[in-house]
Amino acid sequence: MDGRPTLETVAQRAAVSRQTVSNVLNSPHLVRQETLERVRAVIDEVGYRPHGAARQLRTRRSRVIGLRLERTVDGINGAVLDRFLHALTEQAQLRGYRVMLFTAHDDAAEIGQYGELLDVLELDAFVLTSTHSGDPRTAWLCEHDVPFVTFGRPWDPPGTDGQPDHPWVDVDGAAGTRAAVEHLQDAGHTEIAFVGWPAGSGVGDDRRAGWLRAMRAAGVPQHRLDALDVATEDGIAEGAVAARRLLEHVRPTAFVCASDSLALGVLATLRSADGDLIASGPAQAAVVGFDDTPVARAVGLSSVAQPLTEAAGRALDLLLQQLSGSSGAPTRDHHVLLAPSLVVRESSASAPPT
Amino acid sequence: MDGRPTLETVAQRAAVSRQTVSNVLNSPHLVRQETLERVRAVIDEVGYRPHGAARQLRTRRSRVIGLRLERTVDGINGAVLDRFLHALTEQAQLRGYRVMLFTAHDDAAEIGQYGELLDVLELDAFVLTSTHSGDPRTAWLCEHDVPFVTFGRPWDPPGTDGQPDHPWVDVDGAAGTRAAVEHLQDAGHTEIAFVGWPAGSGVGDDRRAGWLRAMRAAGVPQHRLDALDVATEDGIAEGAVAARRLLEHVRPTAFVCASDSLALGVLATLRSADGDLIASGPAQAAVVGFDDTPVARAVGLSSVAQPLTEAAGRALDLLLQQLSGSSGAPTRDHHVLLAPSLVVRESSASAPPT
DNA sequence: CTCATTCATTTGAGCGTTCCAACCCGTCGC
DNA sequence: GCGACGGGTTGGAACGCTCAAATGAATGAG
Repeated sequence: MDGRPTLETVAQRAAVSRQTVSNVLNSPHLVRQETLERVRAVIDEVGYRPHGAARQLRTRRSRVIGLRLERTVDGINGAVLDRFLHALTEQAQLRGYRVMLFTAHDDAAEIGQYGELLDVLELDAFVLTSTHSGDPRTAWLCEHDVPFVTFGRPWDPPGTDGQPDHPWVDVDGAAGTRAAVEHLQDAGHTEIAFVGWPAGSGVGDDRRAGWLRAMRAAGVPQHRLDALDVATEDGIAEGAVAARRLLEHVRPTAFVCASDSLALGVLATLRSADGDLIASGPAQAAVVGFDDTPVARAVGLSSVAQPLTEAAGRALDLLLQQLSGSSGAPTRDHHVLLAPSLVVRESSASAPPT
Repeated sequence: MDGRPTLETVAQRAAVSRQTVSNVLNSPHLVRQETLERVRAVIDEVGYRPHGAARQLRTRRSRVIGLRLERTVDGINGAVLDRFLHALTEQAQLRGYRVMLFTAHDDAAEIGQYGELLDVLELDAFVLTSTHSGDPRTAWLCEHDVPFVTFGRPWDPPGTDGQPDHPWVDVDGAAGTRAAVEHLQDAGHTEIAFVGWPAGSGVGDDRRAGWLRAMRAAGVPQHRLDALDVATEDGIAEGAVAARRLLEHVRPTAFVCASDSLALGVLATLRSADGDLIASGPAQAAVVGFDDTPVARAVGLSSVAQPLTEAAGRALDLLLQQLSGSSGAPTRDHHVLLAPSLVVRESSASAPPT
């Protein structure tokens, strides 16, 4: 009677069979009300909890999902994944699932890990981050009928190079930059520059597109757009350089950036011209960043915030949908595009000089 | 013959019993050389991998360790845990273990999770972060004989309030700040301020102690030390405020900070006085931060780097040592204090004005 | 009154592994 | 020539659970 209680322990004390106890937990509708209550009372009394490995051995389900933890490349934007991971863990827990981590140095190694994790631990599904063009991982997972969802749209045109359609969740970057531009326009700005990444990255192009659309909608001519649009690698120093160049030649009154790193560089340039880095009065020009990292908050930088908790929740919903086996669901529902929200702080408070 | 191969599959093809195949994998010394080779060949041929859940059901070992993922409070210092987590996952993987995440809103909830994870998934051990004074978690784990290790020393005096002795790994913060001070002294600085946290946090006090020791060793009188020592909450803005005050009244030529956040604030204040935030010429005074976060690298801030990969590796070694059951090991070996290293960048390049 | 039908519950088997006791066979000591 | 020994191998049982099929007890239709 000591040691962990098992189904048998509960069954005996409730004077029923193992299977009935099992039904109480998994298919309560099969059990008579009276029995249900009696068994449940015993379960609570002895503090019974089903043994995961035993259950898994029988059902071939682990109720665990896998996620590759990549090396933190950039600490500022890495914070996004960090927060997504937290949200994912929390949301999974709410749904009775757990998150298991693994690492890999490249896509091939990651695929190797899939194989091992599926064979040995029977993970139920995977969440993929940092999808990129020509990603071999999604193809492999589809081919092996492994449920998964990506956080980030597939950036290849559908059907390209055998890239399959698959469930994904993403944040609408274009909507974010568009909102940033409109916010600045409302404050009277018309000369709004975009400091983004070189063309070619899906995420970067998306964010640029939002700025472009909003600027065109306001009737800004193409030659002016060309001047206001800057592409540079990510980083604080890079943002600062871009800002100096723009201020010198193009003279924008506001900046929308593809990342908080870039925005931070821009902001530093503006504020050091005022001799005061830490938020105080309105600066020479307005700045909006992207991702609303904790640093943005610390220095009073307006930024576009991604709804990471919701993204994690929706990602899990997509997974559970696949796991429940209704494979006939329409493909449209497998794609979730969430709208980000603009967090306004001091950095975008300044109106354009009249 | 289709479907996953099992022990039976391999046994039949190698014309031995299940048990012999099992022995080949777990106790090769029991098996005759010839048989060993034959069985191994078959294992490779059919791509056999032992099934985790079945093994766990029998051995009561999951080869999984748990870690609570806390909400990222401060994005800058949160990056430390982020990198530690990556290292831990990688090191665990190398040793044949996996890392499972969970979340909890407070210590009590975390303890509740321990119970569930132990009962349901039979996690082998836990890694605890953010230990604090009067931590109820370590007591619970000890009481229930659960192997664990903390990343961070217990800050209570041993024996206080029933706090048990337990294995831990930590980085010697005092050695880090001492190294920073000595580096500055070598450059000719004598007026070196410390911008730290309010007394009471173990980590913060430790870092202050290193600065204090090195300053005393250089013969700085107590009244001067009192003036050079500032305590403030963590944050960029807070660091900036502290720097302004110090520069105005105490006029230090160098700053050692308890975190990169604080250092960033100090640096911003110094550089904005020069009108140039992004690393360029030597500034008005030298600054050294702590944790070597990616932001530090981005802005050229010297900082004390924690050996996180080594910390993760040592933590796992301590765990495996407990798991292998040699419980009679001396307590001394259960405590690992690692030395951090100073990363010198532009921010500490300036010599004091003569 | 009998037989099919439904509902509630039980029984036996099996998931893939390792533990345990038994077994076989060759060697050694007496 | 017989028992003791030990390296190498084997078969049965068990870990805790759920599946599939069987059982028993009521209910209703013919």
